[in-house]
This record gives sequence, C-alpha cells and structure tokens, in this order.
Amino acid sequence: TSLYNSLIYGLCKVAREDEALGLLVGMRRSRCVPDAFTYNILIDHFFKVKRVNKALSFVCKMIQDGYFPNQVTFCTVINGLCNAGKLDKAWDCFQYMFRKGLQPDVFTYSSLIAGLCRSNRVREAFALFSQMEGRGCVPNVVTYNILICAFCRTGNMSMAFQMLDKMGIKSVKTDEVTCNTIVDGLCKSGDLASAHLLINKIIDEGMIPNVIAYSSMINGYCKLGKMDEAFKLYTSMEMIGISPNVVTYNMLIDTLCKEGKFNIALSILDEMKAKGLVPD
RNA sequence: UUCGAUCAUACUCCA
Repeated sequence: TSLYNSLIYGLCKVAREDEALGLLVGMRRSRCVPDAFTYNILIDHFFKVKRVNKALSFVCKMIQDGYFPNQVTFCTVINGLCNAGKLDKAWDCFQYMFRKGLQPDVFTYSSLIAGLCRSNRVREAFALFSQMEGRGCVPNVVTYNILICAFCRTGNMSMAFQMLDKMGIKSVKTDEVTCNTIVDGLCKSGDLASAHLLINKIIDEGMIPNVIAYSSMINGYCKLGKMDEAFKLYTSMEMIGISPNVVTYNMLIDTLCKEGKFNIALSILDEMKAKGLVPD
C-alpha cells in the first residue's frame, strides 16, 4: 500500500490523474487496500485542481471504506475549502472536528488563519491565533509568517513587529520568508531606511539576504522614483554574489519605461539577456 | 517513513 501511495502521489503531482485512479483500482489486485493516506492524497489532489465536489466525494468514499477522516484529512479539506473561497464551509468543518473530538493541529490552524487573511479578515485570523494558543497548540514559523504578511499587506507594521517580537519571546526561529516579508512590508510603507538597517543587520549576523529581499528594496526605490538608489542596490547585490532574476529586471525596466527612459531600459534588457535570463 | 498549512514572500496588468 505504501508503494502504491507513493505512486499515486507522484502521478497526481505530475497531473497524470487517470493513471493514479487506475492504480487505485489496480492495487487491489495486488492484495493492497487503499488506506487513509491514499484517500488523503486523492482528496488533496482534487482540491488542488479545483474539483471540490470530486474531492469531497473521496471523503465519502473514505468513510464508506471504514476510515474516519483524521487530522490530515481535516486539514486538507479545510485548506481546500479556504482556497476555493468557501471560508464558511471551512469554518463549519473546523467546528465539526471538535465535535468529533479531534484537535486541530498547527497545520489546520494555519490553513484557516491563512484563509481568513486572504479574505482580508485579519482581525478574525488574529483572534483564531490567540484561540489556538489558548488551546495549547503552538504556532510555528509558518503561522507567524502568515500573520506578519497579512499585517504588512494591510499596512499595520506595528502589529507585524509585535508578532516578530513574539516570535523572539516564544523562541520561534524566524526564517527567510519572515525576513523577506518584513523587508517588503517596510519598503511598501516607504520606510526604506529601516529596510536597509534590517538588511545590514542580516549581513552582520553572517547571513545573506536573498534575491527577494533585494528585489523588494529595489522595488521600493523604484516606486519612490529613486532610480539611482535602485541601481546602487542592483550593483551591490551582484557584488555579494546574488544574481538579479527576471522579476528584479522587470521592476527596473518597468519604471524606466514609465519614466520614458527607453534607451536605458533597452540596454538593461540586453544586460539581462546577456546573463541568459529569458524575458517573460 | 507514503498524505496536509504561508494561493510561501518580491515586479507587471486602473488585473
């Protein structure tokens, strides 16, 4: 069964769904029966390809087959419903979990929090975050990143920093995403100075900011019309060995065009092509 | 050891 599960998983990932379903039938001939893993894989797959009803039908099949949905199943379903914009259904499902005596785990809470954030219900997301802590479920770096991102997006940098502080207090290690999210938030709010400080701090700590952090900054300068600063960053990132990517070039070229500096834009485009990057 | 969370975070398109 494990082997079949691996195969079904792989086939779903490469969009060879019919073959995956074929194996679902075929596995029985090898005296293997589908288990909860098998169903979870298929449920997730159908949600990912936006076939919500098909996904739910596999939940039914799973139950008929004698497997009650487990934590992963619930998480998969809740996440799928959120991504399909059916937030209320997801919430119902969440409540249902409790009634069935299943505790949602970090993954499930994070899914729902992310769903709320995406629908701009950041306030509720934060309430749920507090709720999970109250229930003894420990938020991880992903949970924090989701909320930090949401606070940044809504311009609430003070809450974003509050969450960041809280990570420190609870000794949840920040990751690249955390850093990039904060840098981008600062840039979007026009506080390039703080963003710079943050980047420098990272470098001082012996870490290397990645291309996304730099691109956020470059974008920030572009939006402020400070192309000289943008280009300074562009050259300095190359000096420390970070290669600009297509997105970085898009930012520069886009603003150059909007400023009517087409010749410079074209020369940058050539520079980009010379590096083997393909314009998109 | 076979399943789930940041449509993982950056650009463009009054999307």
